[in-house]
Amino acid sequence: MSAEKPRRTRAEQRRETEDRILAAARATFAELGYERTTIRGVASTAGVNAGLVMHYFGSKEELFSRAAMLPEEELPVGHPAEALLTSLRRRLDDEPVASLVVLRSMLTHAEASGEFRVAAAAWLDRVGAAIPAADAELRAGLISAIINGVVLDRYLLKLSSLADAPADDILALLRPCFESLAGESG
Amino acid sequence: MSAEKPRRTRAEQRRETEDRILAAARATFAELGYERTTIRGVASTAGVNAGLVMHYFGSKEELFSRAAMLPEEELPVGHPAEALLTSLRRRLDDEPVASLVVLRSMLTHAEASGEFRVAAAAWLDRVGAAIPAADAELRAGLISAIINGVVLDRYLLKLSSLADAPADDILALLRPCFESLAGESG
DNA sequence: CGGTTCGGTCAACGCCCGTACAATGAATCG
DNA sequence: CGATTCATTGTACGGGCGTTGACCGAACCG
Repeated sequence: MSAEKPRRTRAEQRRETEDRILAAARATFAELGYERTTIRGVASTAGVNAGLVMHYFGSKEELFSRAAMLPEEELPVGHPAEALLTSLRRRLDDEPVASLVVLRSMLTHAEASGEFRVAAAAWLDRVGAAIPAADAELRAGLISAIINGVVLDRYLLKLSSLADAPADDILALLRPCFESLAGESG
Repeated sequence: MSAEKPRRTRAEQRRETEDRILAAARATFAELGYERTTIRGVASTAGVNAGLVMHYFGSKEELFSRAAMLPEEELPVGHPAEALLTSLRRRLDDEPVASLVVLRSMLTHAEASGEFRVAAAAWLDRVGAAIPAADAELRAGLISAIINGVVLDRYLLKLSSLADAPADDILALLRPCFESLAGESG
């Protein structure tokens, strides 16, 4: 008869609610971009009041920052071309949403994404360092452009030829490109 | 001392003002995307009152439609790979703004851009028809993705390695990719 | 010349947004 | 137990937006 422990302690509840808000925010930012995403909308998807979102995250900017935080992407080791193909496969299969939050929102809200520009630059440096060529930097940039372009056409523009294709086919056709750009032959 | 002909007839004046508004709209849509572009902003850039923009174009949607209208892009003839490289060079040099209006706004306002999805599909069909391979459609889609990715990284994300590079270098590095994808060797 | 068209301005509307803040009630703690 | 924290709600405000319609004056036309 003594009072049972409440199924959820306050801390647990808090964490769960915050996670629900973040998940809703990620999905909405990815689908609508920064501008069209509203705090009320995110709150409603998460099943809470809009004021709560503000209370927890302070501002829309901050909510976006938290929602867009990505785990540090580690580059697979090995021949650069193979490593990059693996990296692309991950982005095609594993979690398109994570990529989309950043990509779409960098486009709709460039100022909010200064941090991600930095992350992208770091990624480029690492790739460039693995490419044995004088113009390694440009080659890395082009590989990044291809990856971004594929994600863009497949998930954002949803152009049919790419949206419907199996990831394997895409990777197979792209392999010669990556090898050429990664300077595998030299 | 008879009344001189006014320097500009009403029709001329109208056309010039409309053009000025369209130019301002194109620049603003390309730079800010659909959502962040405001009619007041476009009007102010064009040096007119916001009401006039509404009066001439009816709505923001319609203004966007008119601003984003592109000349039908004709594909250069010849080996598909060379033709596509030429097409990319045009987009890199000639008029980045025109590409950007469509690209950026398709991303920020997908619904407004159904028409351009159609145009993109037609372009893909034409490219696909020129590629002698069973998976021509996918190959065309990948080429389109590469072109979009390069424009994206260079002009929208402004990633340094691509933004600073001469167009010639980009094309030189991309040539093997296009040849491989366009099935030149088969 | 007088009436009409029409390029252009201005002020206002209703809406939705990000945000602020007071209120509430249940979990927590001494 | 009473006091206090804190997750959560509801309400409200100020601002910017797309859009509207009344209005003005100069170009047009018979």
